[in-house]
Amino acid sequence: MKIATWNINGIKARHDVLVEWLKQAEPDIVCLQEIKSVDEAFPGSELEALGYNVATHGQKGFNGVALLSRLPFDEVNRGLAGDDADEQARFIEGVFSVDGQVLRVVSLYLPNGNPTNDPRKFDYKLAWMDRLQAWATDRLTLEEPLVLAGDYNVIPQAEDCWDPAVWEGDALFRSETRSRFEALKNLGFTEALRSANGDSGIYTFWDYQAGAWPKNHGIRIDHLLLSPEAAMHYGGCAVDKYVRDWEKPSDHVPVWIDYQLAS
DNA sequence: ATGGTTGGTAGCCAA
Repeated sequence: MKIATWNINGIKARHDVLVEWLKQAEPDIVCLQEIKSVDEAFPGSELEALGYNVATHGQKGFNGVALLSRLPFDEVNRGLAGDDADEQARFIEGVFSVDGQVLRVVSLYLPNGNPTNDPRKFDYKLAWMDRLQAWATDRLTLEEPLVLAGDYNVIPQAEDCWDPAVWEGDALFRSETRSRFEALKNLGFTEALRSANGDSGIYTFWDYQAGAWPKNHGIRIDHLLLSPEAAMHYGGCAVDKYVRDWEKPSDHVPVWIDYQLAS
């Protein structure tokens, strides 16, 4: 079973590319970020015709996350706990039944955090990561398969970008950001892509600007974290880099894991 | 090279 994550940078602009990739890649569960759409404007019925159940947590203009799944949803939870005043749509959890076992999959869009001198940006990002840490700590007590997938806006290590000097001081690479991501992993998560590909030159995002894609000036910021129970099903990970060469691409590409079933 | 491009919006802001 294929579980994928992809920041599509706008469902309206990415509709055709998304449908084409779904047909080619045939993922079973897809975590989408930056749908930049309200729930009513999301092309749910069309994606349902392709065989997917659809759950969205949308917002006008910015942010917005969604889950597509060939499995029916047993439950959907929208929004990250810990701040009732937070109106940004960045978190959706789907609960599924697989082989008689619970499987939880989260699509998250972690705040960018720039500029770092703006507390509404950087402090919000760090607070969001602290809330995620608390939520994950609580969820892990269930001892269930849990996949935390999405655009983390975190460059975990220097090897995860073309030129670390360029990212010095950036919210994606600041020590406060990286230490929080490390703390999250240290709860017991397995980071899928790193374990599959080693330690350098694997990117998931290339900026539209300054010829970043043809020069391969990328960063690795889209991650899938697996709980110990999910890691037992882990069968590999891949980056669908070819999609970045399509017409009207997102600046991110899909990343997916092979989630092996017991049978 | 302190630039550059894209998406959603009609606020140029967010990335």
